[in-house]
Amino acid sequence: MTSDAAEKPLDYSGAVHRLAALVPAGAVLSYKDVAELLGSGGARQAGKAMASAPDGTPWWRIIRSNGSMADALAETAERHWIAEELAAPGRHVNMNRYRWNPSDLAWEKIDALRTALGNPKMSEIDDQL
DNA sequence: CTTTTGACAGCGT
DNA sequence: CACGCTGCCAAAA
Repeated sequence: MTSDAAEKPLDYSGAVHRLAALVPAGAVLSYKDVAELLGSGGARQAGKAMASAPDGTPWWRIIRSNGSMADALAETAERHWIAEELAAPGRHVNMNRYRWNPSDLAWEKIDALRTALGNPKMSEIDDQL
């Protein structure tokens, strides 16, 4: 049991998966937000990474910037959104209202992910979100 | 090395 | 609101 979740080389995908796992129920992030938080890559990279997200990953909390989800997953995602009170049936998620605002502890983890990716730490994020 | 490909974003029509 | 086009950036072929 060495340490814990076996030190992965942490690829971009790995970082995306971990970040997604940090998002609590009742909150969401857009693919672009994920990329911004990690300090590199783009929305498409985040999406590609999510396509290979491991079981247990709350993928429905990572959505499009317009509050929708890819067609193939829209139905399942909506079910979760309703369960978490993120949206009403037939409605998209209101990003402005439910965008995740990381806790101080979460910021530390995010910072660690940025560092692991070889990106500059977020010294003073201020408010890019 | 070049080209293709995406669970995307944003703007114009 | 529906399309279409461009930008984006890493991984895979």
